[in-house]
Formats: sequence, C-alpha cells, structure tokens
Amino acid sequence: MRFPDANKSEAAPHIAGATREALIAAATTVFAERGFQDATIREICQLAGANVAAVNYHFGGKEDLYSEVVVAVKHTGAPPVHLQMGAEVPAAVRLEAHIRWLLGRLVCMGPVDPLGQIMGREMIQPTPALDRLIEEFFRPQSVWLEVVVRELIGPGLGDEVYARGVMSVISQVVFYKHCRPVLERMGPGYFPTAATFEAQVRHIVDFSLAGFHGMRLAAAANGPKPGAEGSDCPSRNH
Amino acid sequence: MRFPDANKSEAAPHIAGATREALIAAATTVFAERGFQDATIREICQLAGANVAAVNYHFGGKEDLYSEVVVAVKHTGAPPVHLQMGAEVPAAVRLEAHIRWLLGRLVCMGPVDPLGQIMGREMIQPTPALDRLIEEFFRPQSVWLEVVVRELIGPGLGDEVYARGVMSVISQVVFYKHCRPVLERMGPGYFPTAATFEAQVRHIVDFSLAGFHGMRLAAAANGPKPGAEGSDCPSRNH
DNA sequence: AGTTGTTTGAAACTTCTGTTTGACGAGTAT
DNA sequence: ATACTCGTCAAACAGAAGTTTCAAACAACT
Repeated sequence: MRFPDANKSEAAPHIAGATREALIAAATTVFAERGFQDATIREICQLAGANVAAVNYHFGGKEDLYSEVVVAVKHTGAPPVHLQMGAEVPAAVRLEAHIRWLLGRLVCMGPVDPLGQIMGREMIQPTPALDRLIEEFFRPQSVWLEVVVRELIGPGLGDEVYARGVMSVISQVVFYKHCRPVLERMGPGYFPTAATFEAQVRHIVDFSLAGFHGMRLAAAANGPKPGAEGSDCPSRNH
Repeated sequence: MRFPDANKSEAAPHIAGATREALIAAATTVFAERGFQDATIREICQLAGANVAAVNYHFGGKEDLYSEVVVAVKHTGAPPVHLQMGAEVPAAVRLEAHIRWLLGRLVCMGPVDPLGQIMGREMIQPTPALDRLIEEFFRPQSVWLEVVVRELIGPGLGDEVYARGVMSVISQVVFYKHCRPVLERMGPGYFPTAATFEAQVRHIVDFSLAGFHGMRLAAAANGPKPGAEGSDCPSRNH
C-alpha cells in the first residue's frame, strides 16, 4: 500500500530476516548521523522500508536495537589485519601500518563513518555499550601498539612512559575524527583529503618517530629508571 | 512554595536579571551534562528555581538559551593570558605555556568542565553556535600557535607543514578531553591526575619539540620548498 | 492611591515519539 | 481443510517535553 505501483510481493514477509537486516543497516546510518537520542524509530523504519512496530517486534525496543548496532558496527570497514604483524616486521613499519589503517578508517570512509561517529558519541556520552567496545576494540589495539612503541623508544623505562608514547600517536590520528567539523570550518587543507592523505600519514609517522627519539634522549638525560617492568599500571605516581 | 521554609522574598522577582542569570548558570550545567537534546527545560528551570515559562520569557526558547550558554561559556575558566606573549619569550616557553593552559583547562577543572563538554558535543554534532566558537575561540589560538610552531620548526616550509605541526600539538592535548571516558575505563594512569599533570605537560612539550626537530630534518632532506609563504591556505595540494 | 510595565506561576496545549494492539496475509504442519 | 505461527501493517495509546496562556504579584512612576 505504501507503493501502489509495486506488486504485493515487495513486502514479502518471509525472506528470512530481511527486515531485521534492513533495520540494522538503517539504524546504523541514523544512529551515526543523529545519535541515540535524536534518532527516531520512525525515521529508521522509513529508511528500512518497515513499519514502526518492526523495531519492537524484532529487537524489543530502541535501546536493544542500538546495542545490536554497536556490536555490528565493529565489523564494518577495513579489518586491522596489520595487528598480525610481529617482531619480524620493523617497528617503524608496523607503526606506519597502524597509523595508515586508523587514519584511513577515521577520515576516508565517505561522509560519515558509522563506527567512528558512534564511537565519538560514546566518548562524549558513554552508554553501557562503551565497555564492550573498549575491551573488544580499543584495548587489543592499545596493547599491540604499546609493544611497537616500546620497541621504538627502547627498553628500561617506566610503563607510564610507554603509555604516553602510545597516546601521543593515537591522539594525532583520532584528532581528525573528533575535530573534523572544526577542521573543515577552519579552512581548506586542515582536514585530510584523498590527495593529502599519504602526506598526512607520513607526517604523523615522522613526527612520532622523532618524538620517540626525543623521549629516549630525555630518559637518558634523566637517568634510566629501574623497576620499570613488572607493573600493570602504566602510571606509578598518583 | 517550592521552599516552604524560605521567606517569600527568595523569589524576589526584580533583582535585576536574577532569574535570567540563574537560568544561564543552570542551563550551562545541564547542557554540559546532558547535551542539547537530552537537556530538558523543566530540569534547567528546577535547578534555577524558576518556572518552566521563564526560559521562553527571557530567551524566547530552548535554542536561544543554548546560544547564550555557548557564548557565555567561553569566559569561564582560566583566560588564555599567555596569548599575549610574543617573540620576546622563547618559542619553547610559549609552547609549554599553551599546552599547560589547555591541558589544565580540559582535564583538571573538576568532574565536568562545561566549556570542554559543550565543545566536545559541538564537534560531534555541530550546531550553528560552533561557527562563533571557532572564530572567537579556536582560530585566535590556532594562529598564535602557528607562529610559535613556525619559529620552532624554522622558516621556508609550506603552510601545510606548519598547520600539521600545530595539529600534532593540539591533538595530543584535546585527546584527553575527547577520549576521557575511554582512558578512565582503560585503567589507572591513562588519564592525567593532579599528581601526573606536570609530567604529562612535560611529555607533550618534549615529544612535540622532538617532533618539530624531526620535521625540520625531514624538510631539509627533501629539500626546501620555495613559495611557501603568501598563501592563506595551509594545504596546497588538494 | 492608582496606573503601568515587568516578572512569575500554574495549568493547559501541542507536538513528537516509543510502544502496544488487534487485524490481516502467507506459509506450514496436522 | 483447519489451525497455528510468523511477519507486517495501520491505528491508537501514553508519556515526555517545548511552548503558550492568562491571571496574579511586584516595583516604579504619576
């Protein structure tokens, strides 16, 4: 009835889970664009070509649908295959691979990257879904990167030093996700484009490698810190 | 009537703009905590001890109140007095002053800093208020910092190089604002405390200075770029 | 004291939105 | 064929929230 010109089978009910999938896809878009609160079931269902009752029927409610979206969105985009790389690959190469993957994921996936957008909102206004996101998505990357950073800076320093090195790298990348609206309004050239992407990656890699070098020198100047290993806490003085 | 034990003069209407100020104060808190959409006029008015009609009477509506809050929130917190520093102060000192000011503002102003919180939301979900925020708040800092960075890297490079240097610095600071919920969930030591604040500032300063050094070396290796000046656009290849 | 403009308060209004309901159609097993 | 289940749909329901209304209170001025 919604499309009088279409035959009735367009609303074929028994294409296993068709509307359910359509709802998840539509919800991913709408939640990413508007956020949980601003997103309306009616808009999601309209985009999915489904009835407003479909969300409650298939998921139980708006919040449950959101949880499904957050879980599903992890598997969108390029997978972090470079995390398989180990010590057989030079640390600088691993660093560059991670930066390229992360930056590409955050800035070059079309107008809005659902994962990045939803993550951004989760950070400003966390929901219970954030905890799963951290354990299944952020922490693996963080520990992998810390190994790389530890190799690049050199051994014998405190855990908090390596943690700061990791954050200095990540921050330069996620910056372009979190501050994109500002950068785009600041003028052309602030936000990376396809043409400037590689130069941007190079800059972050070089800047970080130089930063690690400086950290090693500073650590040497201040004297090596004993007992650096053996603590799970990256910071010892608080 | 809301406070039966207080005398009636507590609702004294003609303390010039009393309710208006109370509304702005309350709205700042509520908007920062909940965001524009989640914040309700009723909660703001209850916190301000005012009637729900007060917002529409004094401001015209919810959105206008939000605009007032965004404008007013710029003047909260420590003012950026260091922006007065010029070439008579070593560039490294100016850099450190800016980093210390910004980081202190973003991470050490109690549980929630209204400015940072609202800014964070504006970046994820911009409203018309963001444009004013950029022109009156971000851009002055950006141009000031670019002068410092230009001095630290050295002359003769492209505008986009200096812009990237600026962003590498800023990103390391705002990271702690935008990713605070994640860092706090990652474990102790990731998010700066009063005890680790100075060490954090030192790290960002040293890391950045070393990064600038690397940028200068890389530029020298690739050869100096002519015609770097004279363009307002920090990026030339897009 | 009376008038006037301003501010406040309680209630109602309107719209939006998540959810529920009951009916209908299609496939499937008995 | 009948009954049952599943999915869909239009409509209605219920609550929340922004806004409006109108009367009352107050201060300042005449």
